[in-house]
Amino acid sequence: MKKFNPKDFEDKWRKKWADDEVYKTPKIKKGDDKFYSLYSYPYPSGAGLHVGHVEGMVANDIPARYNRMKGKKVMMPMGWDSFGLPAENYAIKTGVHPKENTDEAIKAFVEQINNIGISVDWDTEVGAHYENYYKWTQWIFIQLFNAGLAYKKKAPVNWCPKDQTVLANEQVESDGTCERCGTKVEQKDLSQWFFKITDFADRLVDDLDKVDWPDSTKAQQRDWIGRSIGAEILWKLNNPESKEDFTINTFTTRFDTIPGPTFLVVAPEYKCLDKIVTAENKDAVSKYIDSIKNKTDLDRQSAKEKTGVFTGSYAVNPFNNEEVPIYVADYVLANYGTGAVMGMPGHDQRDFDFAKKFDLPVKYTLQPKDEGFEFPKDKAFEGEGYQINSDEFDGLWWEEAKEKIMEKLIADKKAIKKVNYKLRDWLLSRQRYWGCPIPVIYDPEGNAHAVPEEDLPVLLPYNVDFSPTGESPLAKSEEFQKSAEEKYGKGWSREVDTMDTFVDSSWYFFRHVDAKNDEKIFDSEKVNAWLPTDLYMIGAEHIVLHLMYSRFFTKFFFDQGLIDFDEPFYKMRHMGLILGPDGRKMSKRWGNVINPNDEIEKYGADTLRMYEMFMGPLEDAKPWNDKAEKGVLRFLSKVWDNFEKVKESVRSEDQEREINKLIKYVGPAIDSLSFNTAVAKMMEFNNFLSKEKEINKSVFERFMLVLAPFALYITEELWAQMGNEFSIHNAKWPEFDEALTKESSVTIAIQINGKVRGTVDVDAGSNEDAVYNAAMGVENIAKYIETEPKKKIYIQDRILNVIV
RNA sequence: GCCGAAGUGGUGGAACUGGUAGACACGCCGGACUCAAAAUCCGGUGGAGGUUAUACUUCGUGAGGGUUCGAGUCCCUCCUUCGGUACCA
Repeated sequence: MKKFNPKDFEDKWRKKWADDEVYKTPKIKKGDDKFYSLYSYPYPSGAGLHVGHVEGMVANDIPARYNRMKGKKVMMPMGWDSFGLPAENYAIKTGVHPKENTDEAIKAFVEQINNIGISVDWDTEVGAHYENYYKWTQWIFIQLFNAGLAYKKKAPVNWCPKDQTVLANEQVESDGTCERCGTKVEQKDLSQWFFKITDFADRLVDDLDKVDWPDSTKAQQRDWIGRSIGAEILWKLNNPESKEDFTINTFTTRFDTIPGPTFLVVAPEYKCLDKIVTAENKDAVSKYIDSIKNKTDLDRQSAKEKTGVFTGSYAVNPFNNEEVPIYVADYVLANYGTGAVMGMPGHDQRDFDFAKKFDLPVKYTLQPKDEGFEFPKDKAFEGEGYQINSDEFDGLWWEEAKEKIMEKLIADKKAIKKVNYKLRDWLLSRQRYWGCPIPVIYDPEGNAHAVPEEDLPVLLPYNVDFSPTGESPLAKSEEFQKSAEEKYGKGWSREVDTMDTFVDSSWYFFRHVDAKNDEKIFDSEKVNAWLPTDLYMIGAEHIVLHLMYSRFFTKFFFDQGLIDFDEPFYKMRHMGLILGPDGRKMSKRWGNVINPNDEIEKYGADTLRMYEMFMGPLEDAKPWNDKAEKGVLRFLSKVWDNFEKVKESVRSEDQEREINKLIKYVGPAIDSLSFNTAVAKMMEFNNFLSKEKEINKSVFERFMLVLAPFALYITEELWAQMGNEFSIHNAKWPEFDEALTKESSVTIAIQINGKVRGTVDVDAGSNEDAVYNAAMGVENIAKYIETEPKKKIYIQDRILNVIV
């Protein structure tokens, strides 16, 4: 037989699978046994599909194929996150229109995906920049607008004064300068559109209990929403220059520390700052605000050294009537809580740092009852303890004190119960060209109206000057603005901002199910039958934002009665980064980029697929190793060679046992996405076959079936050569017989005092005495047992630990 | 700063709910084949000690401590690296 060469048959099968529509999505109704395998739709970069995409897609494809063989109805869609910044920047640099380079990139992606053999049904294809897609993105905006969930307000953006353009965070260097021209970036307020995701905060927290996601992901979602249940404490302002009654509210959950604040801090943007700052301190405060106004929130919170300035006023602690000074400092943010916090340096590290810097006293409200306990001199005490300095609450455990103090202050009307969230509304306006136009028109008075639904889509004009000149590119399109006056009358104008691409990506998984529908966003019955998705693979970098926004849209659709479920992704898992051979992140800069096309050319698609699955756990970051990839090619060649030994008539108990063990292992391994170990087991099995003189045909057929989801081409080829019906990918997944998987004897480790001193082979299921007697027959074990053992611990078929 | 994750041979990694650490693969070493090389095949391979050899001893899962008959796995403290941090997607 010929040597294994994937080129001999790859094209043949690829064509046949397409011609015979092997992966066509079946029709289903709600309740059918289905499997919706979703890969987070890729950004179609001009660099082509990269090996990280291959990893994720194959990780989706293997379970899709496995479930197809198990008889489930399977959908494996594909789409493009085709609006976005890189295409626009590339266009600014080269003059090639974003639509052109995007469409080009998509063509290349489709071809590559087919070459890798991902079982995509292309009838499901969607793309953010397709007119029949972004029409419905706009439709969603209008529904949110009509529901009162889209609104405008001012918000800061990164602004480059030289380039006269808004910069993405990514375009700002770490020293706060513009990546293009090196000018210091400023913060500038613009009027922008927001979605009111905060209305959904509680459901976004609570419904995490409904889904099968990694706990760490849920933890990050919860933290992002940041729900904390506490109360606002009312502090009376004492401004030595004014008698005006004014109250400053601070939010806290830690009422146990209420006796301890030694200062109050308000954010530089605090709304009533002028009531707090005295004439004497006015200059210093405005100077300070000037000095920090171009810092981002992240900069402000991660600054090593605390900064701030005294306002001249004091606040009265409602718990004990103590007066504390009020400061302005940028480590307090205006958009979280009330924009004012109480400084409790004894028990909060940031407050401690601030107190040290400004020489403010440190007071403690709790301490452990340990003998000789001393508070640390150089940091806050963030441990647990019993109340001190807290009047009638002294001696209570802090958790109890927290509740009691809060109740008392609320009863005395000195605090108001309050739930706080870190989650902020979703800013979706972008002052860019390559995105979905926001479907809003302004009347001559400047009031915003939703574009009537029958006028959708608001088309993104093609001929637009998108070079940076200080306003949104669409503002410069006469064609775009003229169409508004023509349609809606003189003085009417169009919104010129486009949408954040996260809007596009927050609903594409619905559209896959009904990608060609021109009448409505989707057919609800179809969506209710296919969703939620059964497996969603996303990169670890999407854990917070993309998932949060998609869940928000899903809940909104549910509320609108469009769908009958309110979480989009039932089971979700992450894949890790694939690093370059040098262990660094792949990048043109390092010249360490691996192109999947080259790998297919060298070794074939099966090898590429299997190698990426074999590299290591899906969720880990792992470096590329060409030699190891070659090892997978070697494995497939050996499979090919073993085929020559297949004989119909041969019977072998050992082969029967090994194939049953393999089938038993691989199925659950696919379910748990443990592909690397599944591949290892198949290699072990094949090594076993290599030692056999002849191989039973049925055993080899079952091996091909188990291998089929991983290595599509070789299995289809050998399946056909054995005279089986096309296609192996629609064949039935093999069953295993538990009884046949059992080994008759087992090796048991014998420990003396917990140290392994030898092993014994006994019949499976032997009892403790039998194992002990066998162990006493081994010299190196027996020599440690001089007297009757104190104790024996026996775990059947595994270990015997003798304590002497 | 805050949230999350990961650290196991020369390398990628395996180890089920605590039960023989290093499966599988790469690399390396030795051998076969070859004029030679590549490819392929066979054998070996955590470190240290020890033996003619086989035994065997001992150390070992980022560091330090703890729980347990037994810890890569559980608990505490620390270190390093990576992801996210709201306009990259």
